[in-house]
Amino acid sequence: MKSNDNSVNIKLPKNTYHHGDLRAAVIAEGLMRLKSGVLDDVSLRELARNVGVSATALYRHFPDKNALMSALAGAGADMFGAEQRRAFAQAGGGQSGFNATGRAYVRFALANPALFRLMMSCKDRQATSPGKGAQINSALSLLHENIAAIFPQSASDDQRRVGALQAWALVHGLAMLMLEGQVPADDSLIDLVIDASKLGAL
Amino acid sequence: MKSNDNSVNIKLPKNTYHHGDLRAAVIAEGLMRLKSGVLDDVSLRELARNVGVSATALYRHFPDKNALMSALAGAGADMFGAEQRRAFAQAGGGQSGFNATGRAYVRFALANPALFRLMMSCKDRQATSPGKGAQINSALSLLHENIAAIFPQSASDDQRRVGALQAWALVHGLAMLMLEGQVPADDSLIDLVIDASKLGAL
DNA sequence: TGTACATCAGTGAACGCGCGTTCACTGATGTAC
DNA sequence: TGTACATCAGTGAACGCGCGTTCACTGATGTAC
Repeated sequence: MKSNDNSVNIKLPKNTYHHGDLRAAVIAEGLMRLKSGVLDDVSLRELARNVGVSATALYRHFPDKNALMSALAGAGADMFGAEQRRAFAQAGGGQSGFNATGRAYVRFALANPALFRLMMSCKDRQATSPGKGAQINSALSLLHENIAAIFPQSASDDQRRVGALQAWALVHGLAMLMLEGQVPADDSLIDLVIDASKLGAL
Repeated sequence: MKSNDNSVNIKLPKNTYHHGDLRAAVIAEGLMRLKSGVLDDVSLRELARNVGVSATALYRHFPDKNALMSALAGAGADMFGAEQRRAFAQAGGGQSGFNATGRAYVRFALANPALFRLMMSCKDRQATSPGKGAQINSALSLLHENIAAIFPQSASDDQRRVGALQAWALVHGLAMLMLEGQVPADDSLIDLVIDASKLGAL
């Protein structure tokens, strides 16, 4: 498991990374590890080990572990936001685009369990390192824009706000229940729940 | 923080617990610690410390830490189930009883953040220690009973199933978003989202 | 009533572990003269 | 073109920490005769 003598390292004999590539490599490795939903105990030392570098080397690029995790959360939020926008556009916007973002929300969570949890827990720590919370919020502001476009013009701001929150809660809850294994992580079930929901059409 | 010389211990000079009370005391202490949402890193040693007993004493009552956590999850599931039933009955059953269980669901999570997470993560480990997953499931089977009673008779089994899942997801998502600090943990907001939902009345 | 013995809930020292972080260091790269 | 020097990304040993778990033990309680 911890053998670093695989083909990747054979191609690049000893130090695989130069000139600031380490940051990117560590983040890439971190995102990979965060795909495993088993545990969120991604340790700085393990990341360094997997990348083929001493643990202390990471301190050249991140002041501490917390900063590393924030960077990972930020990278996750970027991926997430991009996928949300792609899903919306690909479905042609509107109500079906909105539903598509819901499906993409759940599928992203299932594909990146630990990363998803990390991203979601970042608002808590926002005070300690501003910026990453904002990134997630920006990804989520898409939700509010979409809900605004979908609701009938007669809807009040409060109605829109509650509607957006309902949609978010439904999709977030479905994602978490599936992540936690309380509900089978079944693709067709995602479609069923989201398509059957009358949330967009209050 | 770790002084054990407070009044509680003055009243009961050295060994506070006898004859199997330790198990109950540890669980009570554990449930208290799990109310703090800060971290789920409740350690066996810390629990023993807070109860005023050596860490190894716990091994008289639990084979290992995992068993301890399972016991805590089980106790949590019992509390949760009782509160759900109380909420349903107190609101007079039916649709308004159903909505009441939804509100109680979110409020339980907010009142016991780490416990709620522990309970929800137990299905994963069900294989390693059967029984606790079942307890949670029994608490949740209430949900299915209620949804069955609420849906119109014309509804198919699939409709009922999807409806139950929607309701569960909505309420679970709202709870998690509030726990994670993504949405203000506002009592009136809980009411708004749940009462405005048309889930029960598909 | 008194003695011998088993039971069993608790103690405290010790273990090995992986962690985040610090420290003084090395050695390659680029720049100034 | 060559020498002197600063920069800076990396190394590896070492730190203190709290953890879960083991071990041999102690001392009170209850039971048998």
